Parts: sequence; structure tokens; C-alpha cells
Amino acid sequence: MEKDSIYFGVKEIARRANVSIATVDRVIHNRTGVSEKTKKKINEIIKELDYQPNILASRLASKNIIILAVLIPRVSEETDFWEAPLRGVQRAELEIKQYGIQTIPFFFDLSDKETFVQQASLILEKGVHGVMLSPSFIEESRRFTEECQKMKLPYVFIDSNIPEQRSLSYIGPHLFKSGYVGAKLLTYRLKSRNKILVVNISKEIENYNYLQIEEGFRSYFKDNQMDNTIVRIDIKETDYLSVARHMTSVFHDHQDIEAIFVTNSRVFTVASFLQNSKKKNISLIGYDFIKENLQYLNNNVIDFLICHKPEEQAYRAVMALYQKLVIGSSVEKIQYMPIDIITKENHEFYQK
Amino acid sequence: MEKDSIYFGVKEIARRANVSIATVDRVIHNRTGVSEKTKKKINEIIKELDYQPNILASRLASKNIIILAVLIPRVSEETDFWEAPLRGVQRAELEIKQYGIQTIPFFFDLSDKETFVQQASLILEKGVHGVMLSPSFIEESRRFTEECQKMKLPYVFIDSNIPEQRSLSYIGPHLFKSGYVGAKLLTYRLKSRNKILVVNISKEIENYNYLQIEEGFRSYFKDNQMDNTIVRIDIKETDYLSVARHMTSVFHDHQDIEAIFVTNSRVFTVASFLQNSKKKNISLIGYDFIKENLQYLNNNVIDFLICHKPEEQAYRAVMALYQKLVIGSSVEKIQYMPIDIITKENHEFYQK
DNA sequence: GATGGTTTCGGGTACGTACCCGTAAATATA
DNA sequence: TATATTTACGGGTACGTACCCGAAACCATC
Repeated sequence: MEKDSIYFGVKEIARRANVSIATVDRVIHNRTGVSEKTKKKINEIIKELDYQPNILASRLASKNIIILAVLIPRVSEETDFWEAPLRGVQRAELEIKQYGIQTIPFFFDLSDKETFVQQASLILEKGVHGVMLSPSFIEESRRFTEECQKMKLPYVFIDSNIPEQRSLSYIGPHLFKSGYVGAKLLTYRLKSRNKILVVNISKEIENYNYLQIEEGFRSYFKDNQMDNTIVRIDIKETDYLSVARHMTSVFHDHQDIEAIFVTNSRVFTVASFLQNSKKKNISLIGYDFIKENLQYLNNNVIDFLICHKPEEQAYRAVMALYQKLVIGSSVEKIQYMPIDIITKENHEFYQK
Repeated sequence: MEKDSIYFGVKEIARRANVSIATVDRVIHNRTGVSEKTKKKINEIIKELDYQPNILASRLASKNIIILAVLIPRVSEETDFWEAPLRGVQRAELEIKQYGIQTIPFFFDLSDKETFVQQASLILEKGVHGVMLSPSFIEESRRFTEECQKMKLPYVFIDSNIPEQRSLSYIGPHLFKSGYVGAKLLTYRLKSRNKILVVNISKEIENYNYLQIEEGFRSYFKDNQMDNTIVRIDIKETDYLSVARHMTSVFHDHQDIEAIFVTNSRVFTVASFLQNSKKKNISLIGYDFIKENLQYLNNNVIDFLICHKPEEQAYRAVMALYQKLVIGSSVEKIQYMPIDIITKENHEFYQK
């Protein structure tokens, strides 16, 4: 029942190399003050023994704490979507704060690019050790991450990706496939001649996410030789009245819409419209497990919600930075989240 | 940038109580050799300071390793379902072996109760510190866990539950609700008059899982005032020929079956039958993300698979035991897993 | 009040790593 | 050759907890 000493530590390495523990330590941490010859010898022994540092002892002995910045949208009155990632961050922090890790949140306003830029530069001033961010504003994110690169700060994207950047990892949905799944669900009980409406409700102009989702959505029809008419509208205001106005207008032009796909979490406003205007038997699918949507899922106005585990995304992002900074191990460059299908019947067991 | 000393350790407790660290340690670990008076005083200070032991230091200093037994079915040629929990165990072990945790697997044969009993008693002989098991055989499991209770061994159920037992936790699906979700999906595009077939393929006689799933399945129809005819068959042999024979017979008696619900992972044999007998336009839903099923999901014979994250179940079970035994913290008594819906379109992103 | 036994407690070392500080050896400068 | 400077390395302590060992304090018995 004794702890098996399969693992060799610095002590054994030092013994075999005929040097002191301190010298081995210098080699391990790439510190100066070791001759090339002994450095080589020690590195060979490290490799030979497949030395794995004891994280317990390492973190216990180490005094400096690691600070991770979290740059995400503020939880707005409009949607509480970003509550979930925040919970994920907190959950991760709880697990690893014993190891001397700390997170600091920085919130920006989704309707104001400037706040993103401000918070981003605050992070750079602060002198953190790693960053997790949602790159909601593409150009600004690009500029920020370039600064991070200069300062050798690792950063992780969640929720949406900027593929060309040198991020440590992207953790989030495969948006194209997500739209594809939406189309499958929407058409599952649809007759072939029915009209379909795609709705995008969003203030932001450059909507990368939306484009990818719609592309996936349309691809499903192409791949399955379905020729349903797809009507689409963009609604630039997120309040109910604006949405209702647009919807009324669309239904006036196309009476025979049988299914609606909303490309983000604002599906509840459409649901609200359908309910108020007493329209029944219209399939409605949208995104995200937020309480506003849940209500309409429960009374059968929304048929399905698609969800990408926002809490888990943030949790993993923090853990990825921890892996990189503390353990020093490599991290998966792209971690696609599952495309979860939520219904009235299974939502109570949905986790995050 | 210094590690904030918000946390007080045994040293501070000892100082405040005017005793030595060793005495504080005795109190913390409920060891003998401390007078009631000082014990009380120390406990008060512990409470006052909200002392949280440093797990790093604790595990580093502790010499004894903790062994967890894992009692699950052997991966058979019939289904590779139990590969997933095994992976979950390994993933958990990898994470916590630094803390001196080890797992030992014990495999039994699903078609032979006696192997379960044998392996169970092996576990008791071995002198492990905790057990995770799939209670596939109810009576035998009950007897085994009673022994565990006598030996003060904590145990966790996965995959299916024995509610009346004093388990540390149950981690698995809510089977009733799972059947309920199956019904929802099956009827989503079904006309109201269509006949539905429920198939149970299983050697085991006492099939607790199956009964709960079917109950949930039928409840959906009741709750939604749907009066589709539901035909059901039990198939006691799991080989293709037996299944095909039964299926042929059922289709002979009921030509108008439009949808089939298989209550476990053996849905692929039914899929195979449908494909071979060239029956099209029959909705088919079953359980579990195993490669035999995936094939039929991809060529549209199976419409949906329902899945309960078997790998995650095992991972969490090991972690629950770790929590209990190492951290000493409490564990959720019941952890229902999400009821995941897998389709051709989203399966590539499904995790475990 | 000396002896033996029990209860209660403290000193001190170990776990494996990080890192400070001091010094011997090697090299450069005079 | 003597001295200053740099390079290379070892000793030793600290992190917070576990636990061994021994000793003081207390109690009972004759």
C-alpha cells in the first residue's frame, strides 16, 4: 500500500548527473548559470527518466501567483447569455486557486466597441499572465491579440473564432455545422413545399457568426436536394417592437411560412411575437439555453434550442491557460463544442 | 504579485490555540491523544478561521495511496458500450494520480451473474478504499454494497441506480425522462394514427432499466393525449438472426408500423434488419453512441440516438470518490446526466 | 512517595520543488 | 603573478501538512 516510487524526481536526476538539485532546477527552468556540458547531460537524464515534475510540490514551493484575464461581454438586460461563461470561469478558478491561479474579469459592452478597446488595454497594463476572450469585435480583437503576441501572452478564444490568429486555442462551436443541425431539426417534420424564414436579430454589423450559421443552414438543403423557399430578414434592433414590426411585414408578404430559424439567442422575441399574434403550427428553432427562451420552450412555442455549452467553454478556456502556464503541456488548438439539442423534455438535465 | 495569505494554515491555528502543529493535526484527523478541552478550542478556531486544508501540501506529505475499485461489464464482442466508462476512469486517474490515487478495474460478464459475484468478492479481499460499480444485477449488487457498508467503503453507482441503497452517489440517466424524450422525438413528425413499435433486446430477465424507459416513453403519449397504438416485443436473444425473426413476425402481424423505439444500444440490429428487408420511411430511435449504431445513423436508417455520456459518468464517479476520500467534502447524492440527442449532423462533435 | 501506566502534547523531519545566498573555479585584466 | 570579474555550482531553507518519537504531566497503586 506504499506510494510506488516509479517516479523519479530532481533528486534522482541530480544524483545521476553528479550535480546538486539546484543545478537540475536551473536546467529545468531554463535559467542561466549552467555550463553547456552539464546542461546537456542533465537534459539527457531527464529524457531518459521521462521526468514528470510533481505539480503538487512545484506549486507548493512556488510563491508567485498566476493571473488570468477574462474579457467577455457584460451581462446585459437584453440577454443573460454571458452569465454562463462567467460561471465557467468561476468554477475553474475554484478548482485551481489552490495552485495559485487567479482570474480577473474585464467586461465590455456589446453595443460599444470602444469599451472593448478600453478593457483590452487595461488588461495589457495590468500585466497578467494569460487571457481568455470572446472576440466579438473582429478588428479590435485582432489588434489586441497582436499586442498579446508581442508580450508573449497566451490567449484563448471562446464562442467564436478568428482562425488566422495565433491563439493558444479556440474553444467553441463549429458554427457552420451548428446551422446544419438547425436545418435538419427544422425540416424533420416539414413538408417539402413549405416556406422557411431565417431571422437574424443583431445590432452588430459585421456578423461573422451569423454568416457561418446561415451558410451551414442553407447547405443542409442543398446537400439533401430540398428546394424549400428560404426567406431571410435582418433586424438591426433587438427590442420587441422592432422585431414585431419586421415579423408582421414578413408574414404579410409570405403567408405560407411554416418554420422559422433564428440565428442567435434572441429567438424569444420571435416566440413572443408568434404567441401574441396567435400563430400556431409554426416550427421555431433558435439558440441558447437562457431563461427567456426556456419559457417558450416549455409552452411549445419554441421546438428546439441549439446550445454549445457556454459555461463549459469558459471552464475549458481557463483550464487550457492553466495547462499551458502551470503544467507547460500543449493544448488542443481547436476544441469544437458539442452541438446540443434542447427540447422541452430534456432541458431539465442540461448542464451549463 | 505575491501569493495572498488570505488562507490560514495549521500553523496559525496552533499559534492561536497555544498548542503545537501536531496537536492541531490530531484534531483535524480525529486521531486520539487530545484532551476534550483543547480539542474543543481547536475546533472553534478552525471554524472561526474557516480553515481549508491545503490539498497540495496534504497529499505531498501523505505517504499512503488510495485505491479505487471499478466494477463494470467487460467489453464484449456484442457491444463496445463499456469502453466509454473505462476511458472515463482512465481520464480521471490520469488527473489525480499525482495525488496518490490509483484505480483497479474488475470486469464481469453481463451474461453471467456469477462473474459479478466473484469480482465483487475479489474487491472486498483486496482492501480498496472506494468502489464504483454498475449495478447490472440488482440482487447481487445489493448484497455486495451491504458488505461495503459494513467495511465503511464508499461506493458510487453509474449507468443505473438502486435507489434504496446508501450509495455515496448515483451518476447516470433519469431513465424515465429519457424514454420520454425518445417518445417526443419519435412522434415529432408522426401522424396521429400511426402504429409504434417498442423493442427490447436483452438477455437479462430483470430489466429495471428497460421498464423505466418504457414507462417514460408511454407517459409521453398519455401526457399529450396521443392515442397511437404501441406494439411491444421482447427479444431475449441478442444475435441478428433472432432479432430478424422476431421483427419479421411483428411486421407480419402489423403492416402499418411507422416508427420503432429500441430501448437500448442494440438498435443497430434492428437497423440492420430494416436495411436488409428494404423497409423505408420508418422512424428509428435507439440508444448509445457506439460505432455499430453510428453507421446506421450516417446512412439515415437510425434517426436519432439518445445518449447519456457514459465516459463522463465514470469520470465523475471516480472524481466523486476522490472528493469524498481525499478532500473529505460532500458529494451530490444524485447526479442525473443530460439526455443527449445525437443525429447524423451533430455526432462528430459529441464528446464521450 | 516511589513506581508504573496512561494521557496529552511538542519537536522535528519528510514529501518534491523553488530559489536565495554564498563560494569555488574559470577566465579576464592589470 | 596577483587581482578583479565572471561563470558554474552547492548548501540550505521554505512551502503546508503528515506523522514518528519521545517527553512531560497526570493519575493510580502499593
